[in-house]
Amino acid sequence: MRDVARAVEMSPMTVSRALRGDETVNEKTRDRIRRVAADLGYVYDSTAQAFRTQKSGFVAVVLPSINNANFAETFRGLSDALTGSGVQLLLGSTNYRLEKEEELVGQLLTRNPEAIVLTGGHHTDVTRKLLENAKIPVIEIWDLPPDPVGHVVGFSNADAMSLIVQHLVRQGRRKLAFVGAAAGSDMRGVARRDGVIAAATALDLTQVAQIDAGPAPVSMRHGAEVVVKLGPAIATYDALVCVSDPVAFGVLNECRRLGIKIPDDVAITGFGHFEIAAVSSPRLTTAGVHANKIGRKVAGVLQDIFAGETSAQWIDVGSELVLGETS
Amino acid sequence: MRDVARAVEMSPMTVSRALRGDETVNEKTRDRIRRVAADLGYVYDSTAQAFRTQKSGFVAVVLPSINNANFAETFRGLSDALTGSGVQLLLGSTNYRLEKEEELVGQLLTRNPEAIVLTGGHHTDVTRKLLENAKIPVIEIWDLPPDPVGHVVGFSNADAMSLIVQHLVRQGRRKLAFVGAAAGSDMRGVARRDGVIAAATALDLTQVAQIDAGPAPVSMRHGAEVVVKLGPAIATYDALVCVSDPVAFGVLNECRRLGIKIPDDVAITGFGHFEIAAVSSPRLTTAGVHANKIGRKVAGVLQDIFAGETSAQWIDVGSELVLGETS
DNA sequence: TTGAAAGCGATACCAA
DNA sequence: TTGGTATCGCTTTCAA
Repeated sequence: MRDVARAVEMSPMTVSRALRGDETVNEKTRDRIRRVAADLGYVYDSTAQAFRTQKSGFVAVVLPSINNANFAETFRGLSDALTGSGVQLLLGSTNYRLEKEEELVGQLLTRNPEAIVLTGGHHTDVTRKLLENAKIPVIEIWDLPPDPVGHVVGFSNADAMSLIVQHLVRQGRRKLAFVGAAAGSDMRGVARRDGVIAAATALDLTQVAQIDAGPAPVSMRHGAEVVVKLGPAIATYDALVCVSDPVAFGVLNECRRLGIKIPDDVAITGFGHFEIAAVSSPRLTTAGVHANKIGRKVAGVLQDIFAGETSAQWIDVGSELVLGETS
Repeated sequence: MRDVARAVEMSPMTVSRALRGDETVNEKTRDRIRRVAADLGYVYDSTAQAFRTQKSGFVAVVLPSINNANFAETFRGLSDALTGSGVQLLLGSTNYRLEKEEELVGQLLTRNPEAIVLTGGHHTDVTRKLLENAKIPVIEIWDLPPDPVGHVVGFSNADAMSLIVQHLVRQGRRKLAFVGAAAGSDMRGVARRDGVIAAATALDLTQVAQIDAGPAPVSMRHGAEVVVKLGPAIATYDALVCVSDPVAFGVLNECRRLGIKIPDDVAITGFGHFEIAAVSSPRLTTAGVHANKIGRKVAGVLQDIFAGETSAQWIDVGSELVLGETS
């Protein structure tokens, strides 16, 4: 900046103002400074700015996995909505592990982000303390935590599952199995399983079977493997309620290979309304979640925060039953 | 840091050293300082460090889209391999647009990244100039640019397509159609189309038909729509060479709905070896690319760079023909 | 093994 | 409309 100042024979202060578009700098001067800066190949140093102003221009985002269409879509919604706002997203992923989240949050906070977005409402005690001490806005997404740290943009995984169970029961199906990761690894999976059990209990169903598909993240392959392992016996259930669409798709394909009729012999449902649900044949019955909308709503919350809003927001984006041909 | 220093009655300098694990600080002193810092809820300021040392600890990564399993997988491979190295990834996505890339690169460079990773070898002139002026290592991935800016970790999209075309021709198929985005939007798509045409020409095939599936990113839906539009006439081709697995899957599903026999009436091939290729039924013939490996190789290049290696690396991770049941 | 001084590049604040 | 000065929190360098 000093070099630019020398070149235009003005003070660095004026250059600083000009480059930021400060209106108090004469317009012609501003243009000239900008042109000279560009000619010199000057690159503005955001680090120095962040240091001086104590405003990093970063928002930290913690996702369980980036390689998941729905989380990626949330990130995209957020990213797109923030385009042009000058905010940069610092992304970290936890591989569905709370300890990794703790480490990540610690690292991210040293970057002095202006807000932090976390997936889910479950955190380690250390993480929670870090967040509370950080004195920056915290936004928990993809869940409706009973005791949120700050803002919330999510939906109830249990309620979404309840929609599915009620639908299946209306069809006269009573013997359900939940196909998902074993307890503990992915809290959203656990919430979905609990939602199924709660809904089943409320409707006086026989106990819901639980079919473990391995540790999160569970995917198409795991769904298929479950069916391979159980074989035709899997059709003794009335419905296979899967923790996600990819799992459901894997289950579906393998069932068809075995000659099991879907949905006549057994219904299959997914979760997430991934693209695969819509294009698979037969289409999957699933729970539609609004991944992109979560991202955009988070952007809205951030904009409110930057505009000075202080009250904690609680946004339930809801979910919906998406009827397919597998139930 | 001054507060911590006061609390332990030492100089900030010693605290700084202790927190970074400098061995010249007495071990007991180090532990005490660390404990006190934690008790005080002190959070290290990476911004100040980055400012003072002129080392940001950032590596910038530019992807066309984060909502694409393969790019996401590359990011994950890179991210995983960099875990614990103290490097943070600054992610930006271009939505397959070079102008967006230009803007993004400009923004990212102000953060003073220690290296920048770009997808593809095509950039605007301005982008290229920015990169050359930045004097930081540049790694282009997912392509083998004829005139790389710096390092390269990729594969030849054209060669991969050539493998597919040769395979189809060995089966006696001669009337090919390429299904992909219209020219210009996604350079990888263009490279694949050109690869098909070149391979077909080399094998004396009749002209390759080009079926536009809309602007990138093209997905399952677009593949399906192409078939809906053309109807049963699509089976007059011997093979539908699709720009990606999602597109191929959409094409496949819609063909089956129309009663077209795959691969008897027409072969279908994808690109990318996405999970969908393996679990679809029939499985897709596709080109296997090593997305995760690209990420890990990039991490390796970065580690070499940080270790002082200066020579530009050129890594071809290759691709392979993955035989499925659609050809 | 520890400490003092200087400075990274921007901007807040005050002055002209 | 423009400029001077101090300073953000850390680390490099030199000294003790």
